[in-house]
Amino acid sequence: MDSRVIAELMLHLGRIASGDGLVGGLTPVQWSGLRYFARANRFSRTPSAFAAFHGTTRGTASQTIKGLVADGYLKQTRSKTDGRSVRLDLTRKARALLNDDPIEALVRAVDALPPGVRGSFSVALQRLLGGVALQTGKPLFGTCETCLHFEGDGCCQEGMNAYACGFVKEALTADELEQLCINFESGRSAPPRAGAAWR
Amino acid sequence: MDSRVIAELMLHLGRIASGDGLVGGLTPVQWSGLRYFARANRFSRTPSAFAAFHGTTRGTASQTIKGLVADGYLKQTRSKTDGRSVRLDLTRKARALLNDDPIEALVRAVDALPPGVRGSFSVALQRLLGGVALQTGKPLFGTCETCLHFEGDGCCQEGMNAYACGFVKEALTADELEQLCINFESGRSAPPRAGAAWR
DNA sequence: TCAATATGGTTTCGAATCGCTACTATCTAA
DNA sequence: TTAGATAGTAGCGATTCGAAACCATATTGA
Repeated sequence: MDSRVIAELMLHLGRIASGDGLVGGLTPVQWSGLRYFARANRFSRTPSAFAAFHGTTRGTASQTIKGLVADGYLKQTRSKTDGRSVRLDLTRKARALLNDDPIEALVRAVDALPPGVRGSFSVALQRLLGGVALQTGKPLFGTCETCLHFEGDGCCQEGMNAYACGFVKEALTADELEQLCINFESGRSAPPRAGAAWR
Repeated sequence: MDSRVIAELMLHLGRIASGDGLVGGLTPVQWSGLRYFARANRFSRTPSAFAAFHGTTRGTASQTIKGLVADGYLKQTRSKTDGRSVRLDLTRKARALLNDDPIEALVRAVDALPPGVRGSFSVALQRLLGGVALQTGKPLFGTCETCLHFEGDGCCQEGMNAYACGFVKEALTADELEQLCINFESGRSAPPRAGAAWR
Protein backbone atom coordinates (compact mmCIF):
# COMPACT_ATOMS: atom_id res chain seq x y z
CA MET A 1 0.00 0.00 0.00
CA ASP A 2 1.26 3.43 -0.94
CA SER A 3 2.71 5.50 1.88
CA ARG A 4 0.57 8.42 0.82
CA VAL A 5 -2.57 6.37 1.09
CA ILE A 6 -1.54 5.22 4.54
CA ALA A 7 -0.89 8.80 5.63
CA GLU A 8 -4.27 9.94 4.32
CA LEU A 9 -5.90 7.03 6.08
CA MET A 10 -4.34 8.07 9.36
CA LEU A 11 -5.58 11.63 9.08
CA HIS A 12 -9.00 10.43 8.08
CA LEU A 13 -9.22 8.03 10.98
CA GLY A 14 -8.18 10.76 13.35
CA ARG A 15 -10.89 13.06 12.10
CA ILE A 16 -13.60 10.45 12.26
CA ALA A 17 -12.62 9.16 15.66
CA SER A 18 -12.27 12.51 17.39
CA GLY A 19 -16.01 13.01 17.24
CA ASP A 20 -17.51 16.09 15.66
CA GLY A 21 -19.09 18.79 17.69
CA LEU A 22 -19.41 18.83 21.40
CA VAL A 23 -19.68 15.66 23.42
CA GLY A 24 -20.51 15.97 27.09
CA GLY A 25 -20.42 19.73 26.74
CA LEU A 26 -16.81 19.91 25.58
CA THR A 27 -15.47 20.74 22.14
CA PRO A 28 -12.85 18.51 20.49
CA VAL A 29 -10.13 21.01 21.41
CA GLN A 30 -11.20 21.04 25.02
CA TRP A 31 -11.16 17.26 25.10
CA SER A 32 -7.68 17.35 23.70
CA GLY A 33 -6.63 19.72 26.44
CA LEU A 34 -8.18 17.60 29.13
CA ARG A 35 -6.31 14.56 27.87
CA TYR A 36 -3.07 16.48 27.85
CA PHE A 37 -3.38 17.74 31.41
CA ALA A 38 -4.30 14.26 32.53
CA ARG A 39 -1.11 12.83 31.07
CA ALA A 40 1.47 15.57 31.56
CA ASN A 41 3.74 15.78 34.59
CA ARG A 42 3.77 18.73 36.97
CA PHE A 43 6.54 20.53 35.05
CA SER A 44 4.53 20.39 31.85
CA ARG A 45 1.04 21.33 32.99
CA THR A 46 1.35 24.94 31.84
CA PRO A 47 -0.28 26.92 29.04
CA SER A 48 3.00 27.20 27.14
CA ALA A 49 3.72 23.49 27.29
CA PHE A 50 0.22 22.68 26.15
CA ALA A 51 0.58 25.11 23.25
CA ALA A 52 3.87 23.49 22.24
CA PHE A 53 2.41 20.02 22.50
CA HIS A 54 -0.71 20.87 20.63
CA GLY A 55 1.09 22.72 17.87
CA THR A 56 -0.73 25.97 18.38
CA THR A 57 0.00 29.43 19.76
CA ARG A 58 0.04 30.42 23.40
CA GLY A 59 -2.88 32.72 22.81
CA THR A 60 -5.09 29.98 21.47
CA ALA A 61 -3.99 27.61 24.21
CA SER A 62 -4.83 30.26 26.78
CA GLN A 63 -8.36 30.52 25.43
CA THR A 64 -8.88 26.79 25.53
CA ILE A 65 -7.65 26.66 29.10
CA LYS A 66 -9.77 29.61 30.15
CA GLY A 67 -12.87 27.74 29.05
CA LEU A 68 -11.86 24.60 30.92
CA VAL A 69 -11.15 26.59 34.09
CA ALA A 70 -14.45 28.42 33.83
CA ASP A 71 -16.29 25.11 33.54
CA GLY A 72 -14.54 23.73 36.59
CA TYR A 73 -12.35 21.16 34.89
CA LEU A 74 -8.99 22.74 35.62
CA LYS A 75 -7.67 24.53 38.68
CA GLN A 76 -5.00 27.20 38.35
CA THR A 77 -2.24 27.67 40.90
CA ARG A 78 0.61 30.13 40.52
CA SER A 79 4.13 28.83 40.81
CA LYS A 80 5.97 29.70 44.00
CA THR A 81 9.35 29.80 42.33
CA ASP A 82 8.37 31.70 39.18
CA GLY A 83 5.76 34.40 39.58
CA ARG A 84 4.87 34.31 35.90
CA SER A 85 4.15 30.62 35.67
CA VAL A 86 0.82 28.93 36.24
CA ARG A 87 0.19 25.25 36.79
CA LEU A 88 -3.05 23.58 35.79
CA ASP A 89 -4.43 20.55 37.60
CA LEU A 90 -7.43 18.44 36.74
CA THR A 91 -10.34 18.61 39.13
CA ARG A 92 -12.24 15.57 40.32
CA LYS A 93 -15.04 16.60 37.97
CA ALA A 94 -12.62 16.41 35.04
CA ARG A 95 -11.39 12.96 35.99
CA ALA A 96 -14.97 11.75 36.13
CA LEU A 97 -15.72 13.25 32.73
CA LEU A 98 -12.74 11.51 31.16
CA ASN A 99 -14.63 8.25 31.50
CA ASP A 100 -17.00 9.50 28.80
CA ASP A 101 -14.24 10.45 26.41
CA PRO A 102 -15.59 10.50 22.83
CA ILE A 103 -12.40 8.74 21.80
CA GLU A 104 -13.93 5.61 23.25
CA ALA A 105 -14.87 4.11 19.89
CA LEU A 106 -11.27 4.24 18.78
CA VAL A 107 -10.06 2.84 22.09
CA ARG A 108 -12.35 -0.14 21.73
CA ALA A 109 -11.21 -0.68 18.15
CA VAL A 110 -7.58 -0.62 19.28
CA ASP A 111 -8.43 -2.99 22.07
CA ALA A 112 -9.88 -5.42 19.55
CA LEU A 113 -6.59 -5.72 17.70
CA PRO A 114 -4.66 -8.93 18.34
CA PRO A 115 -2.07 -8.31 21.09
CA GLY A 116 0.91 -8.86 18.82
CA VAL A 117 -0.45 -6.50 16.21
CA ARG A 118 -1.19 -3.88 18.81
CA GLY A 119 2.37 -3.96 20.07
CA SER A 120 4.03 -3.45 16.72
CA PHE A 121 1.36 -0.93 15.81
CA SER A 122 2.18 1.29 18.76
CA VAL A 123 5.89 1.04 18.06
CA ALA A 124 5.28 2.12 14.48
CA LEU A 125 3.13 5.02 15.65
CA GLN A 126 5.89 6.28 17.89
CA ARG A 127 8.43 6.06 15.13
CA LEU A 128 6.11 8.07 12.92
CA LEU A 129 5.63 10.70 15.57
CA GLY A 130 9.36 11.00 16.09
CA GLY A 131 9.91 11.32 12.37
CA VAL A 132 7.23 13.94 11.88
CA ALA A 133 8.41 15.96 14.88
CA LEU A 134 11.94 15.89 13.54
CA GLN A 135 10.91 17.05 10.07
CA THR A 136 8.60 19.79 11.24
CA GLY A 137 10.92 20.98 13.99
CA LYS A 138 8.26 20.61 16.62
CA PRO A 139 9.20 19.56 20.15
CA LEU A 140 8.97 15.91 21.02
CA PHE A 141 7.38 15.12 24.35
CA GLY A 142 8.35 11.95 26.11
CA THR A 143 8.62 10.13 29.42
CA CYS A 144 11.54 9.56 31.74
CA GLU A 145 12.04 6.07 30.42
CA THR A 146 14.12 7.15 27.45
CA CYS A 147 15.08 10.64 28.62
CA LEU A 148 18.67 11.83 28.91
CA HIS A 149 17.86 13.80 32.04
CA PHE A 150 16.59 10.84 33.96
CA GLU A 151 18.69 9.84 36.94
CA GLY A 152 18.34 7.17 39.54
CA ASP A 153 17.09 3.84 38.41
CA GLY A 154 18.09 1.75 41.39
CA CYS A 155 20.72 3.93 43.05
CA CYS A 156 18.86 4.07 46.37
CA GLN A 157 21.60 5.71 48.36
CA GLU A 158 21.29 7.17 51.81
CA GLY A 159 19.26 10.36 51.82
CA MET A 160 18.60 10.21 48.09
CA ASN A 161 15.44 9.53 46.26
CA ALA A 162 15.28 6.59 43.93
CA TYR A 163 14.40 8.73 40.91
CA ALA A 164 15.28 12.27 39.92
CA CYS A 165 15.38 14.61 36.93
CA GLY A 166 18.75 16.16 36.17
CA PHE A 167 17.16 18.99 34.21
CA VAL A 168 14.85 20.49 36.80
CA LYS A 169 16.94 18.94 39.59
CA GLU A 170 14.05 17.51 41.52
CA ALA A 171 13.07 14.14 42.88
CA LEU A 172 10.44 12.14 41.03
CA THR A 173 7.82 9.76 42.28
CA ALA A 174 7.35 6.41 40.62
CA ASP A 175 4.10 7.31 38.89
CA GLU A 176 5.62 10.45 37.42
CA LEU A 177 8.01 8.35 35.38
CA GLU A 178 5.35 7.59 32.83
CA GLN A 179 3.91 11.06 32.46
CA LEU A 180 4.67 13.26 29.49
CA CYS A 181 7.32 15.93 29.89
CA ILE A 182 8.16 18.95 27.78
CA ASN A 183 11.81 18.76 28.81
CA PHE A 184 12.18 15.34 27.28
CA GLU A 185 15.52 14.79 25.59
CA SER A 186 15.78 11.67 23.53
CA GLY A 187 18.90 9.79 24.38
CA ARG A 188 18.62 6.19 25.38
CA SER A 189 18.38 3.59 22.73
CA ALA A 190 15.70 0.94 22.42
CA PRO A 191 13.88 0.80 25.73
CA PRO A 192 12.80 -2.42 27.43
CA ARG A 193 9.10 -1.65 27.07
CA ALA A 194 7.71 -0.33 23.83
CA GLY A 195 9.23 3.14 23.43
CA ALA A 196 8.07 6.11 25.37
CA ALA A 197 8.79 9.02 23.06
CA TRP A 198 5.71 10.96 22.15
CA ARG A 199 5.70 14.27 20.66
CA MET B 1 0.91 -0.07 25.93
CA ASP B 2 -2.55 0.96 26.98
CA SER B 3 -5.14 1.12 24.21
CA ARG B 4 -6.17 4.56 25.38
CA VAL B 5 -2.65 5.85 25.09
CA ILE B 6 -2.41 4.43 21.59
CA ALA B 7 -5.68 6.07 20.61
CA GLU B 8 -4.54 9.43 21.98
CA LEU B 9 -1.27 9.04 20.17
CA MET B 10 -3.10 8.53 16.89
CA LEU B 11 -5.20 11.65 17.30
CA HIS B 12 -2.16 13.64 18.31
CA LEU B 13 -0.16 12.47 15.35
CA GLY B 14 -3.01 13.34 13.03
CA ARG B 15 -3.21 16.85 14.39
CA ILE B 16 0.51 17.48 14.20
CA ALA B 17 0.88 16.04 10.73
CA SER B 18 -2.04 17.80 9.12
CA GLY B 19 -0.22 21.10 9.36
CA ASP B 20 -1.72 24.12 11.04
CA GLY B 21 -3.05 27.04 9.12
CA LEU B 22 -2.95 27.45 5.42
CA VAL B 23 -0.27 25.84 3.32
CA GLY B 24 -0.04 26.79 -0.31
CA GLY B 25 -3.11 28.98 0.12
CA LEU B 26 -5.39 26.16 1.22
CA THR B 27 -6.82 25.48 4.65
CA PRO B 28 -6.60 22.02 6.20
CA VAL B 29 -10.22 21.35 5.30
CA GLN B 30 -9.65 22.31 1.71
CA TRP B 31 -6.62 20.03 1.55
CA SER B 32 -8.77 17.25 2.89
CA GLY B 33 -11.32 17.91 0.16
CA LEU B 34 -8.69 17.97 -2.54
CA ARG B 35 -7.37 14.62 -1.39
CA TYR B 36 -10.84 13.18 -1.35
CA PHE B 37 -11.69 14.27 -4.88
CA ALA B 38 -8.35 12.93 -6.05
CA ARG B 39 -9.13 9.46 -4.70
CA ALA B 40 -12.87 9.09 -5.18
CA ASN B 41 -14.38 7.46 -8.26
CA ARG B 42 -16.79 9.26 -10.56
CA PHE B 43 -19.86 8.06 -8.65
CA SER B 44 -18.53 9.50 -5.43
CA ARG B 45 -17.19 12.89 -6.47
CA THR B 46 -20.27 14.76 -5.25
CA PRO B 47 -20.87 17.17 -2.38
CA SER B 48 -23.04 14.68 -0.54
CA ALA B 49 -20.52 11.88 -0.79
CA PHE B 50 -17.77 14.17 0.41
CA ALA B 51 -19.92 15.25 3.34
CA ALA B 52 -20.56 11.62 4.26
CA PHE B 53 -16.90 10.73 3.95
CA HIS B 54 -15.71 13.70 5.91
CA GLY B 55 -18.27 13.27 8.67
CA THR B 56 -19.83 16.68 8.25
CA THR B 57 -23.05 18.17 6.93
CA ARG B 58 -23.88 18.85 3.30
CA GLY B 59 -23.98 22.55 4.04
CA THR B 60 -20.45 22.64 5.35
CA ALA B 61 -19.21 20.43 2.54
CA SER B 62 -20.86 22.73 0.03
CA GLN B 63 -19.00 25.71 1.44
CA THR B 64 -15.65 23.92 1.29
CA ILE B 65 -16.30 22.94 -2.31
CA LYS B 66 -17.42 26.43 -3.25
CA GLY B 67 -14.06 27.77 -2.14
CA LEU B 68 -12.16 25.13 -4.10
CA VAL B 69 -14.19 25.83 -7.22
CA ALA B 70 -13.70 29.59 -6.87
CA ASP B 71 -9.95 29.09 -6.61
CA GLY B 72 -9.90 26.95 -9.73
CA TYR B 73 -9.11 23.62 -8.11
CA LEU B 74 -12.41 21.87 -8.89
CA LYS B 75 -14.62 21.96 -11.95
CA GLN B 76 -18.36 21.39 -11.60
CA THR B 77 -20.40 19.51 -14.19
CA ARG B 78 -24.05 18.68 -13.82
CA SER B 79 -25.07 15.07 -14.18
CA LYS B 80 -26.88 14.18 -17.40
CA THR B 81 -28.95 11.46 -15.76
CA ASP B 82 -29.88 13.31 -12.56
CA GLY B 83 -30.53 17.00 -12.87
CA ARG B 84 -29.92 17.58 -9.19
CA SER B 85 -26.53 16.00 -9.01
CA VAL B 86 -23.19 17.69 -9.55
CA ARG B 87 -19.87 16.01 -10.19
CA LEU B 88 -16.59 17.60 -9.15
CA ASP B 89 -13.35 16.94 -11.01
CA LEU B 90 -9.86 18.09 -10.13
CA THR B 91 -8.29 20.60 -12.47
CA ARG B 92 -4.72 20.34 -13.68
CA LYS B 93 -3.87 23.14 -11.26
CA ALA B 94 -5.14 21.01 -8.39
CA ARG B 95 -3.12 17.97 -9.43
CA ALA B 96 -0.02 20.13 -9.54
CA LEU B 97 -0.76 21.53 -6.09
CA LEU B 98 -1.12 18.06 -4.63
CA ASN B 99 2.63 17.65 -5.01
CA ASP B 100 3.05 20.21 -2.23
CA ASP B 101 0.66 18.47 0.11
CA PRO B 102 1.46 19.45 3.72
CA ILE B 103 0.97 15.82 4.63
CA GLU B 104 4.38 15.22 3.11
CA ALA B 105 6.21 14.95 6.42
CA LEU B 106 3.96 12.10 7.48
CA VAL B 107 4.30 10.41 4.10
CA ARG B 108 8.06 10.44 4.41
CA ALA B 109 7.87 9.10 7.94
CA VAL B 110 5.63 6.24 6.77
CA ASP B 111 7.99 5.60 3.91
CA ALA B 112 10.85 5.24 6.37
CA LEU B 113 9.14 2.37 8.17
CA PRO B 114 10.56 -1.08 7.42
CA PRO B 115 8.46 -2.70 4.66
CA GLY B 116 7.17 -5.48 6.85
CA VAL B 117 6.12 -3.07 9.55
CA ARG B 118 4.43 -0.82 7.03
CA GLY B 119 2.33 -3.68 5.72
CA SER B 120 0.99 -4.81 9.05
CA PHE B 121 0.58 -1.19 10.09
CA SER B 122 -1.73 -0.44 7.18
CA VAL B 123 -3.74 -3.58 7.83
CA ALA B 124 -4.18 -2.55 11.45
CA LEU B 125 -5.25 0.94 10.39
CA GLN B 126 -7.93 -0.46 8.16
CA ARG B 127 -9.24 -2.68 10.88
CA LEU B 128 -9.42 0.29 13.17
CA LEU B 129 -11.28 2.35 10.60
CA GLY B 130 -13.77 -0.43 10.04
CA GLY B 131 -14.29 -0.82 13.76
CA VAL B 132 -14.78 2.89 14.36
CA ALA B 133 -17.15 3.24 11.40
CA LEU B 134 -19.19 0.33 12.68
CA GLN B 135 -19.44 1.74 16.20
CA THR B 136 -20.27 5.29 15.15
CA GLY B 137 -22.66 4.22 12.40
CA LYS B 138 -20.80 6.20 9.78
CA PRO B 139 -20.56 4.94 6.21
CA LEU B 140 -17.52 2.96 5.25
CA PHE B 141 -15.94 3.87 1.93
CA GLY B 142 -13.98 1.24 0.07
CA THR B 143 -12.72 0.04 -3.27
CA CYS B 144 -14.01 -2.60 -5.67
CA GLU B 145 -11.49 -5.10 -4.43
CA THR B 146 -13.58 -6.20 -1.48
CA CYS B 147 -16.97 -4.86 -2.58
CA LEU B 148 -20.06 -7.02 -2.90
CA HIS B 149 -21.20 -5.11 -5.98
CA PHE B 150 -18.07 -5.82 -7.93
CA GLU B 151 -18.55 -8.01 -10.98
CA GLY B 152 -16.18 -9.25 -13.63
CA ASP B 153 -12.76 -10.28 -12.54
CA GLY B 154 -11.66 -12.25 -15.57
CA CYS B 155 -14.97 -13.09 -17.25
CA CYS B 156 -14.03 -11.40 -20.52
CA GLN B 157 -16.98 -12.61 -22.50
CA GLU B 158 -17.97 -11.40 -25.93
CA GLY B 159 -19.30 -7.85 -25.87
CA MET B 160 -18.81 -7.48 -22.15
CA ASN B 161 -16.39 -5.38 -20.25
CA ALA B 162 -13.92 -7.06 -17.96
CA TYR B 163 -15.12 -5.13 -14.88
CA ALA B 164 -18.47 -3.76 -13.84
CA CYS B 165 -20.39 -2.53 -10.80
CA GLY B 166 -23.63 -4.31 -10.07
CA PHE B 167 -24.95 -1.42 -8.01
CA VAL B 168 -24.78 1.41 -10.52
CA LYS B 169 -24.82 -1.12 -13.39
CA GLU B 170 -21.96 0.38 -15.32
CA ALA B 171 -18.68 -0.81 -16.72
CA LEU B 172 -15.50 0.08 -14.87
CA THR B 173 -12.03 0.79 -16.14
CA ALA B 174 -9.05 -0.87 -14.53
CA ASP B 175 -7.82 2.23 -12.71
CA GLU B 176 -11.25 2.84 -11.23
CA LEU B 177 -10.97 -0.37 -9.26
CA GLU B 178 -8.74 1.23 -6.69
CA GLN B 179 -10.66 4.46 -6.22
CA LEU B 180 -12.87 5.09 -3.21
CA CYS B 181 -16.60 4.56 -3.60
CA ILE B 182 -19.50 5.62 -1.44
CA ASN B 183 -21.55 2.60 -2.53
CA PHE B 184 -19.00 0.23 -1.07
CA GLU B 185 -20.53 -2.82 0.54
CA SER B 186 -18.16 -4.95 2.52
CA GLY B 187 -18.53 -8.57 1.59
CA ARG B 188 -15.51 -10.47 0.47
CA SER B 189 -13.24 -11.91 3.07
CA ALA B 190 -9.51 -11.35 3.31
CA PRO B 191 -8.35 -9.90 0.01
CA PRO B 192 -5.13 -10.90 -1.73
CA ARG B 193 -3.56 -7.48 -1.29
CA ALA B 194 -3.75 -5.63 2.00
CA GLY B 195 -7.43 -4.82 2.50
CA ALA B 196 -9.20 -2.07 0.66
CA ALA B 197 -11.92 -0.97 3.04
CA TRP B 198 -11.63 2.63 4.05
CA ARG B 199 -14.18 4.50 5.82
C1' DT C 1 22.08 48.74 40.67
C1' DC C 2 19.63 49.53 36.77
C1' DA C 3 18.47 49.14 32.07
C1' DA C 4 17.76 45.89 28.22
C1' DT C 5 16.05 41.73 26.89
C1' DA C 6 13.71 37.32 27.34
C1' DT C 7 9.94 34.63 28.85
C1' DG C 8 5.09 33.16 30.62
C1' DG C 9 0.64 34.38 30.12
C1' DT C 10 -3.52 37.00 28.64
C1' DT C 11 -6.40 39.82 25.71
C1' DT C 12 -8.30 41.48 21.47
C1' DC C 13 -9.41 41.37 16.70
C1' DG C 14 -10.44 39.60 12.25
C1' DA C 15 -10.84 35.64 9.30
C1' DA C 16 -12.44 31.14 8.77
C1' DT C 17 -15.07 26.94 10.18
C1' DC C 18 -18.94 24.54 11.27
C1' DG C 19 -23.61 23.02 12.47
C1' DC C 20 -28.18 24.25 11.94
C1' DT C 21 -32.16 25.67 9.53
C1' DA C 22 -34.47 27.06 5.62
C1' DC C 23 -34.92 26.93 0.80
C1' DT C 24 -35.00 25.51 -4.35
C1' DA C 25 -34.82 22.05 -7.79
C1' DT C 26 -35.31 17.46 -9.21
C1' DC C 27 -36.49 12.74 -8.82
C1' DT C 28 -39.50 8.79 -7.36
C1' DA C 29 -43.36 6.36 -5.87
C1' DA C 30 -48.12 5.97 -4.75
C1' DT D 1 -50.49 14.14 -10.45
C1' DT D 2 -49.44 14.78 -6.00
C1' DA D 3 -46.58 13.74 -1.79
C1' DG D 4 -42.39 12.78 -0.10
C1' DA D 5 -37.46 11.94 -0.60
C1' DT D 6 -33.03 13.54 -2.16
C1' DA D 7 -29.08 16.79 -4.09
C1' DG D 8 -27.40 20.96 -3.47
C1' DT D 9 -27.13 25.90 -1.84
C1' DA D 10 -27.57 30.06 1.17
C1' DG D 11 -27.62 32.56 5.46
C1' DC D 12 -27.12 32.90 10.51
C1' DG D 13 -24.80 32.53 14.81
C1' DA D 14 -21.46 30.35 17.73
C1' DT D 15 -16.84 28.80 18.04
C1' DT D 16 -12.00 28.47 16.75
C1' DC D 17 -7.77 29.96 15.56
C1' DG D 18 -3.62 32.77 14.48
C1' DA D 19 -1.47 37.07 14.73
C1' DA D 20 -0.27 40.93 17.17
C1' DA D 21 -0.28 43.77 21.11
C1' DC D 22 0.20 43.92 25.86
C1' DC D 23 1.41 43.14 30.98
C1' DA D 24 4.09 41.05 34.60
C1' DT D 25 8.07 38.73 36.09
C1' DA D 26 13.02 36.83 35.31
C1' DT D 27 17.42 37.16 33.72
C1' DT D 28 21.39 39.15 31.83
C1' DG D 29 24.94 42.41 31.40
C1' DA D 30 26.97 46.83 31.64
